[in-house]
Amino acid sequence: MALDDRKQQILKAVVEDYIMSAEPVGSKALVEKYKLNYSSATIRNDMKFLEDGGYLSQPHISSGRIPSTKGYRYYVDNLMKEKKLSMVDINYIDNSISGFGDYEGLIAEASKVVSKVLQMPTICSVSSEDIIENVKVVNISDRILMVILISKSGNVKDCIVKLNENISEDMMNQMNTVLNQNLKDTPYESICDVLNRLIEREISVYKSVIDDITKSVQQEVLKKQQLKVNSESIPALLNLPEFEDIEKARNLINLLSTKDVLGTTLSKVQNNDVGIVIGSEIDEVVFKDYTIVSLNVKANENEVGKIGVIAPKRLDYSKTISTLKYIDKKIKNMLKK
Amino acid sequence: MALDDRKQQILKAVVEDYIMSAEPVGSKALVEKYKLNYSSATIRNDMKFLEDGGYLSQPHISSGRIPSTKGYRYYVDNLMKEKKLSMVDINYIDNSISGFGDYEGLIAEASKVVSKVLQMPTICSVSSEDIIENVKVVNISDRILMVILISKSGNVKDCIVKLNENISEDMMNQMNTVLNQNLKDTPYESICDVLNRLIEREISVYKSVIDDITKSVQQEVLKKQQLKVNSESIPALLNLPEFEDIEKARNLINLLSTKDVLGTTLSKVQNNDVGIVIGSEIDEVVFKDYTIVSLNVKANENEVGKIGVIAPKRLDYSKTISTLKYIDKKIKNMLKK
DNA sequence: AGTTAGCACTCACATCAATCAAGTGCTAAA
DNA sequence: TTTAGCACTTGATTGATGTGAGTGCTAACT
Repeated sequence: MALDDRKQQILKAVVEDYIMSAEPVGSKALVEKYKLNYSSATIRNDMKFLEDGGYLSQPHISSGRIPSTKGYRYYVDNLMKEKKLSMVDINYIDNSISGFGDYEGLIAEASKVVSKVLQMPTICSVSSEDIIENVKVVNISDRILMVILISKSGNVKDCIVKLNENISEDMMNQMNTVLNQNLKDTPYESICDVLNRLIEREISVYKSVIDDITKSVQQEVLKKQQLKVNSESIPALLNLPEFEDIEKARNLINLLSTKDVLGTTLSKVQNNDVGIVIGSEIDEVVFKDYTIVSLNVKANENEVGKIGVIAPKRLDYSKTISTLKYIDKKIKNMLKK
Repeated sequence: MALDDRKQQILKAVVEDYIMSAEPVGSKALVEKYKLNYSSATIRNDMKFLEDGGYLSQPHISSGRIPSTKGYRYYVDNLMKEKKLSMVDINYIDNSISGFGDYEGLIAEASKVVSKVLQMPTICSVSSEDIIENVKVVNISDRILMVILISKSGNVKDCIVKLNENISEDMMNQMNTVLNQNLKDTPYESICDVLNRLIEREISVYKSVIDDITKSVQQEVLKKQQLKVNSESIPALLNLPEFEDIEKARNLINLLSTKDVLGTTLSKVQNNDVGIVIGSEIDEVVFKDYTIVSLNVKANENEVGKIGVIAPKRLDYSKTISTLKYIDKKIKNMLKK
């Protein structure tokens, strides 16, 4: 079902007006605002057509139209013009991404910046396919060690380990060697398995130390491997008209606090660079009023993480996409160095 | 203005009923529910008295009464019975506080657990009076270092530093010595000053490395020195009847997202162990409907941090206090080891 | 003197009808 | 193919009205 010029024009206008106002848009208002050279009756006929085609829907029989998921999809794929990012935003991004720290830090930082620029919540995750390259054991103080795990792709994680007994400098070095021998090339998710197998084989003192290390790694490193949510922009979001309805507000807050759902949903978004999934395209009912725009962060062609913007379906698609693309460029530059 | 037995009994009943129901409580309902041996008229007279004394207030002239800040205060100081924590909660706490990591980790963990048990948001901060005991520089990989700052009270912080040029093993060791000599006994807030002064004195290569370190410390260590907010319980909170009003809900979300206000407010709470400030006792208007219950975390008589529960004024004071006291005991035990 | 029954009064809240405004679909004419 | 015109639908607003929970006050009771 192809859309002729006028119908496209109308669809575009409806989507953009609804993005602006969050109010159903009617034929008359549309003619006036967008100075279309047709009467409201013509627009009405076309709107009917668009509704029958599934691009628009009507909250109730005597109201204006709002875009459906299919409508937004058509808009994004065919009608939207990509706007350039404003200088203000570009400057803000340039000044905010410092590139200190490792990958994971960089992605987290970028995610925060995106959230700030778009005033929408964002989430980010780091690829879990990483494997260990190197392990360091550092003596912090009496009976306290730090274990540092360095991954192939450059992420650094550490945890503090409290020991039950003192160990000698010599033994520390041995620990270092043992851990390196055993953990090198181990993927993150298997670290504890490997360590546990090690414990079974080892003798007395080692055993206790490795046990302490295992628990701490489990607790401090692996648990933090989670999705990160940037929710600073929620107050701004809640001022949008759709959230006058307390139920909608609750849904949003709930949505953003279920990290597991957010995580699996983000991981399912298919995209090369920037990908968009809208409302019912996401197979989680809670997302039916939301869109996820996601960026794949790559380093040397390997995916190292994802950043996702979570927003009501009527988000500013254009600005969101430009922002993510700019961030992408920025990160690529940083990772090259 | 002393309160006789009956008036105390009434005040207690009003407070506890309002804590349960969030509805203004009237004289008749009170007599029925609490089987008071007086007529509703008598209760009414006393309620009038309590209102004149500032303990109760009336949302409007023909409604029941709700406790005022002064009423809650009187309740907390004189009427409330401290309940014992349930076994379920005790078990949950015992199993959840692992004590891995340093002070800061322990406090953050405890704060999270309190939030979970009480289903209220909590905040925590770590005393900033800490001074540096020891610095370690660890080689992570090519041109990447990790700097570890160990404080007198046992906190460990680290950051990753990317260098502009390679440095030798030998030079790393020198760096280690230099940093230790210069930073020992420096309070956190002066680290960057000290490092900057060092940069001015030092020569070429050092200069560049120390400069990189300074930036990274600034960015990764000091910025994270912030207040931590546990907001996982917000969805549960928003289901409370007072938040049917979207404005109230927005206020809550706003309140919890202004870290600076939360931080300074928490720091102002005066308390030995558990302290309570209610509504208008807090000199921040945004808190007028909220109470902060705060726990001072001490190690060897030194305050090392604070945990604060943020809740609507009609919180379950008794349970909140018992929970914090139990956590206090728990932490004291852990810090002894 | 303290307590209580009785009563007039207040006010939020729910209900119901009337009206209004924005929008629609359809038909017939241009 | 487009449009003017019109009957119709529906959510939102307004106003009247009744209800119920609660109050303060007074006079009678113990």
